[in-house]
This record gives sequence, structure tokens and C-alpha cells, in this order.
Amino acid sequence: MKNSEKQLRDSGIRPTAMRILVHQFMQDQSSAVSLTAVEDNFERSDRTTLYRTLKTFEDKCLVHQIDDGTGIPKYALCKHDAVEGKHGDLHLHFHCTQCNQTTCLTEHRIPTISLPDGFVPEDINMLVKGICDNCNL
Amino acid sequence: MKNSEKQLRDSGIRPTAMRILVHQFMQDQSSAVSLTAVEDNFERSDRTTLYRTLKTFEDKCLVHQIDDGTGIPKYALCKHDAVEGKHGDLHLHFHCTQCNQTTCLTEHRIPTISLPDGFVPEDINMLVKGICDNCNL
DNA sequence: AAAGAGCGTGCAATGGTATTGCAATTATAG
DNA sequence: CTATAATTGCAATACCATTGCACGCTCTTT
Repeated sequence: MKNSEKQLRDSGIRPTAMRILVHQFMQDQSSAVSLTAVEDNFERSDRTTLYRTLKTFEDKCLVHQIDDGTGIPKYALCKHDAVEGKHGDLHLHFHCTQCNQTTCLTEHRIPTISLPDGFVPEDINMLVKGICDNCNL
Repeated sequence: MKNSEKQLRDSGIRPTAMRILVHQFMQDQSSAVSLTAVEDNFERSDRTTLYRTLKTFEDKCLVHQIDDGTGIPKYALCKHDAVEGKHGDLHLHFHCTQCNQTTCLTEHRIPTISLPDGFVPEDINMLVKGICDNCNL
């Protein structure tokens, strides 16, 4: 997938070797990854660099950060095309309490919710914890 | 509210002076509080004690922990009667990005959600970020 | 092709918070 | 009143995110 380089460029990110590798790594993942997980896969690189790489990706809407309740932020590629500085895909996240993996259920849009008067929603986060399909065999 | 003492007893928690005070403090709050917030209100007591107090409350379902995406856990009293070791009230949480307060919208039950085959839900967390009614005047 | 500016990277250090171990104190039960 | 158990306070540990700084690379400009 030489694709990564193009995607970085399109998002206004200079496609360094490191960034391309990280992006490709993210593409290979079926579940969201922690910074530590990325670090373990790139032992030659520094944690800080990877940290900033992910942050850059996030700023440019290539990646979204997921809070799965473990206290450790996870990252996953955004499926949709970046929409001008807005993380637009509000989907469900599932955290498996058994294998500890966090998955994007991209198909499952978050239902619109009605709030009390005066409350203005800007972002919605929905997290389901339980047993994932893999652990449930 | 001498009520606190009874509630602790009913939950199987020994009602020490500290615990009663913390419980009363929680009752007075209109939004969820962080450990640090509790600590600031009880300067005479140790952070660890308060930490364990909240944890005890949580274990006994007097209090539920809220993850509002700030990375700092918040706590709020459970409204419902404790149901045998199960935190049963799945309600909405709202985090105001302006005043930084996190509120339980107890009235707003979380809609049931359909998951892909093989996924078994055990707990659901729904968090809305935006501007709260107080900041929106 | 060489000089310079700006960005990316690595290292070291800082800070904030949860969490645990242990000893002293306090409350409960016999 | 004594013994036992639970609670509390202090100190220490551990884990991350985050930042400052200096070096190196790349890209542009002349």
C-alpha cells in the first residue's frame, strides 16, 4: 500500500519514512491501538516521536482518539474522508473486557439524542463494554 | 441530612465520620466531582483515604465513576437503589467543555443499541460533550 | 552547488494521577 | 477490658502524557 504516502500528502502532512510506516501499521490493525502498542512495533523509534506522530495524524483527521475507559487512549484510522478539520464519523466503540481490545463499529452510527433545554452538543462518544465476537466463540 | 449514615449502613459500609462527611458532600454536588475536588474540600484528610472512600462507595454501588474524556475520573452518587452489586442506571453524561463540569442526565436513558453478531454488551457509556445550560445563558 | 530556514526526531526531564505497603490509630466484638 | 479487625495517614512506587531542547535532515532559495 504505497497509498499511505498519498494520504499523508493529501492531509497536508509531510510523508517522512516514520510517518508512512506508522500509517501503514495503523492500516493493518483491526482494532484500535495504544501508543505503547505502536511503540512496541517500532522499537527503533522513540516513544515521543510516535506520540507526536499520532497527534499530528489526529490534528489532520487521519486518526481519531478513542477513550475506552481503561485510561489509556487508543487510536484508529478514520474511515471517512477528512472533512475540513472536523472529525465527522460518530460511530460506536466496543471495548472487550476479556481480550482488552477496542474496536470501531463503524457501521453503527450513534443515535441522535435529545438533551434538556440549554445543552448544546458538540461531540458524542458512545462506548459499549462486553465480550467481542472473537472471545465469544 | 442524617440520612447519609443510614444509607452507608444499608449498603454495608461502616459509617465513619469521614465517610459520612464525604457522602454528604457528594449529595450537595450538582455535578460529578474528581478526587482532587473532594480532596480540596477536606484538607484535613488524606488523599488516599478519600480515594479509598470513593472506591468503597463505588464497590457498594453508592457511587458511580464517570469517564468524561478528560482522563480524570469523576464520581457521582447513584440515584437508584443499589441493585445487588450491579450499577443499574445507564444514563447520559454531559461534559461541558467550557466550565469543565460533568453532569449526570439521569432522565435520559441510553437507547438500546444493536450490535453485530457475537458481541455481548455488559455495560454502556454515553458521553456528550458541549456547552451546558449554565454556560449557555 | 552551497547556505539557510523550517520541520522532524530523539533524549532527558517534568508533572500529574492512580495505586499499593506498612504502621499507627480507631472502632467493634467477645 | 482485651483482642481482633477495619480504617486511616504517610511514604513510596509506577505509569503515562507532555514538554524543552538540541541535533539532524530536507527542502528552498540564491
